[in-house]
Amino acid sequence: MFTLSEENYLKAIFHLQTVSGKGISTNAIAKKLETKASSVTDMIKKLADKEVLTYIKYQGVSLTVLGRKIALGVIRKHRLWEVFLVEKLNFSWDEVHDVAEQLEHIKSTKLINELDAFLEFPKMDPHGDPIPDKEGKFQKIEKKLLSTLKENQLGVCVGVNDSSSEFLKYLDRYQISLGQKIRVVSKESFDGSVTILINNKEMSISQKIANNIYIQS
Amino acid sequence: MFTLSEENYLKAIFHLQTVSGKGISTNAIAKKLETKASSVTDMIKKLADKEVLTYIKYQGVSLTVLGRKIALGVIRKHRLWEVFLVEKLNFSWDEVHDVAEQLEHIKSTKLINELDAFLEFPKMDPHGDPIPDKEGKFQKIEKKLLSTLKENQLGVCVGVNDSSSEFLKYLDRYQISLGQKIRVVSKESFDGSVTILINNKEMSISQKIANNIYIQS
DNA sequence: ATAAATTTTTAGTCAAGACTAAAAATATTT
DNA sequence: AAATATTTTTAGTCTTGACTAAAAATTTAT
Repeated sequence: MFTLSEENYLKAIFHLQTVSGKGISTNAIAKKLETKASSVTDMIKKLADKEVLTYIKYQGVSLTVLGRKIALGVIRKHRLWEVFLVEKLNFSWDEVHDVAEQLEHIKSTKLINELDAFLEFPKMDPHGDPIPDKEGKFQKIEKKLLSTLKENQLGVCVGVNDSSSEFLKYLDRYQISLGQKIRVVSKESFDGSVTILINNKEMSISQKIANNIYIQS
Repeated sequence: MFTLSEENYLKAIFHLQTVSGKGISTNAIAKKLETKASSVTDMIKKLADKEVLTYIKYQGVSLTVLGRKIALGVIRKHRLWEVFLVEKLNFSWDEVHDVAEQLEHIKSTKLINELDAFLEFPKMDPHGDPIPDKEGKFQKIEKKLLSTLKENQLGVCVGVNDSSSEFLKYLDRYQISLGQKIRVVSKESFDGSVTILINNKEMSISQKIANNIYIQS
């Protein structure tokens, strides 16, 4: 059995691993979990003993098959609870994260599988992220960052890279939601900002915003 | 804010207080929480500092108004989650307790109030215990132990005193559920066992069982 | 290739919450 | 009222997970 802290480490390492590919540094983990590298070293030793990750001093860590499985289990719970909160309890997509961070650590196989069935086996969470099934399998959808679209290209918003409340509220304010059609009108090479067309209205968004919206063409 | 442990102490003290009335001993708390009296003394000092209970050395403790409020908040969460598990996720009444023990510590006012609304403001949990409302108010229903009924008296099962899985499974096996009509046929003075009539079938139950079933006449 | 900068680990602390063993206070017998 | 038994508290220790400061290893720069 894994503690709340251990589960959070595994989840953080999993997320870092899907982005970077190679061994994850203690510094990167510390940054993600808002803790210190020395604390990470301690925990990593413990997790290596439990055989959920491999660790070689001064080189990063990487999850074992078991570690990946546990991380995916936590992520599955997190995302299913998010769906529950939005679909059944009137939460908006910017309110779910903190509560789901707590709910993801509840231990009960029956609970999560029944919740999955109750929600009719959703494939995506409210931010467009895929929900792993019981076996940890999930579909990877084709998507790219809005910032990579060329002028005059059209796409549909299918996800966000940042799930912070601030960012999601910004999107709400400008009517950007999952499924929303977005056309790139022009791109500014000076600051990377992008002028887009949404519901026949033109608006300009910063490069940072464009870097956090996923599009399917 | 209160930790998981602190909440469990407050809940335990609340339950002991509703039974006994007077100051609760460290030993009683230790027994209920399956810990040691010395650990209880430590925690009690901390809780007294936080002004959720009053504590005088060598005399018991008792909850302050604030402490009672917090305890009732945890109990409200526990019982609402139990209803959710039974009504929505196909749990049986003997399976809910352990999961609810975890869920009751999730912190989010919106979550619990939306859950309450989603369940249509239930007044009772699956074991017949009342659910406190937002303000901590709950109805105390008239009930007595099955063991206090006299021969030939009739009543309806409205609750249980013990919510352990073993006991509840026993009740299931003998078709004793909330709302079930029970008639006392005879009482054995030798061992306190009671012969009852359920669905036109006679059966004998031990005094211990009869002491854990609540009846409304 | 050495020096400087950065990253990572070690060593030593700390707080929360629990434990054991012993001391102190209270209750119960005789 | 003294002796005994029980309950409660204190003192000291342990584990988990985190921290700071310093040492060690690795990278980057010159």
